[in-house]
Amino acid sequence: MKDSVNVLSALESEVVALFVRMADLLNLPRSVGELYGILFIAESPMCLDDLRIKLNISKGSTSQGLKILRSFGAIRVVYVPGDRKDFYVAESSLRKIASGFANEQIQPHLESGSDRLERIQELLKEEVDVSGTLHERVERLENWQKRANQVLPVVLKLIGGKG
Amino acid sequence: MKDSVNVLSALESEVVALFVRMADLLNLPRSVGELYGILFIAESPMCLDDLRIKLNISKGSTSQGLKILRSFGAIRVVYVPGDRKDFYVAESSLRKIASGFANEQIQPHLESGSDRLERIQELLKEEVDVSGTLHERVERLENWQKRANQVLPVVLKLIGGKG
DNA sequence: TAATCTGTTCAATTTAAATTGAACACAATG
DNA sequence: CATTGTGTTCAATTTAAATTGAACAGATTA
Repeated sequence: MKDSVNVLSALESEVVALFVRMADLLNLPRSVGELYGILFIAESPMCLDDLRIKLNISKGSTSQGLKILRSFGAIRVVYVPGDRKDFYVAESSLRKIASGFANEQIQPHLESGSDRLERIQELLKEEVDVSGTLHERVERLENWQKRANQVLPVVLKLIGGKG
Repeated sequence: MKDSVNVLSALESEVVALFVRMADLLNLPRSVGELYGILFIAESPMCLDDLRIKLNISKGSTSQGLKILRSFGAIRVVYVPGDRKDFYVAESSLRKIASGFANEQIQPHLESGSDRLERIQELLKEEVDVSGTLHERVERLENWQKRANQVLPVVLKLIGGKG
C-alpha cells in the first residue's frame, strides 16, 4: 500500500472524534485519541504505517502515540506470521485500560501530592499562627487528600465490573 | 497598597504549587490553581487587586480565573462593609466544589459523548458488517458509556461525605 | 456633569505542548 | 559486507492555549 490518501468512513470519523474528545478530557495528545479510535473500530490488527497513512500523521507522532497507549495497556501487540512489523489491537477490557491509566498517569500525581503535603506540614510548624487559621487549613487539606485517595480504588472497582 | 512586589511565604508557595498541580490535572489554567491556592490559605477575604498583586499576574487573567472559580462554586463572594470591591473566600466544602465541577466541567462532556454515540449507532446501520465486528465494537462502546455514567454519582457521594 | 473606581472583554502576544521529519539505531535479509 | 525494513529520537516547527494590557462599560462619588 502506498501513502495514498485514505479518507475515513463516516463511522470511523465519529469513533475517532469520540476518542479524541476523551483523550482531551484525560490530558492526552489528540493523536493518541486518533490512534486508539482507529484501532478500536478496526477489523484487524494494524501496524505503525497502516495507522500513519490512515490518519495522515507523521511517523514520529505515530510512534510516540503508540508508546503512550502501550504504557497504560490500552493496546496490545499481536504477532502476525510472516511479517516482522509490530501489529496492534485495541485492548477490549475497560478494567485493564482504566487500571493501567490510573497506575501510570494518576498515581504519580497523587504521590507527589502526598510529598508536597508533608512539606506543607513541616512548613506549618515554622509559622506563627495565633488564630489557628493555618492549622485549620492544612488539616482540611489532609482531609481532602485522604478522601481523594479513597476515590481511585472505588472508581476502578466500579468500572472494572466484568470485562 | 501599591503594586509593590509581594513575595509569597514558603508555606504559601507550597500550597499554591499544590493547587497549580491539581489545576493541571483537571485541565484548568495554571492561574486558576494559583488563585485558589492563595484564597485557600488566606487569613481573610481578598479582592481582585489583592490577588493580582500577590500573584503578580494581569488583571485580565485574574478576572478570568475568578470567573472560572465562581462558575463551579470553588470560591464565594463575601460582602465587606465600607468597600465596594468584591471580596472572595475559598469554598471549604469539598462536596460543593466537586459537584460544581462535575456539573459544569464534566457533565457537558458526557452529554456530548452520548450525542456522538447516538450518531455512531445511526451510522452503523448504513454499514455492511458481515463479520459483525462493527456491531460488537459499538456495543462495547455502549457498555463503556453506561459504566462511565455510573461513576460520577458514586465519586460525588464518596467525596462529599460530610464537609 | 465630570472624574474616579471596579471589573470585564478581547485582540495581540507569549508560552507550553504537540507534531513533524530527518537522522539515527538495530535487525534482518541478500 | 551493503541494503532494506522497521521503529525511535529529538531539534525545529507548528498549533493551541493562556496571558497580557489597553480599551471599555457601568456604577459611584463629587
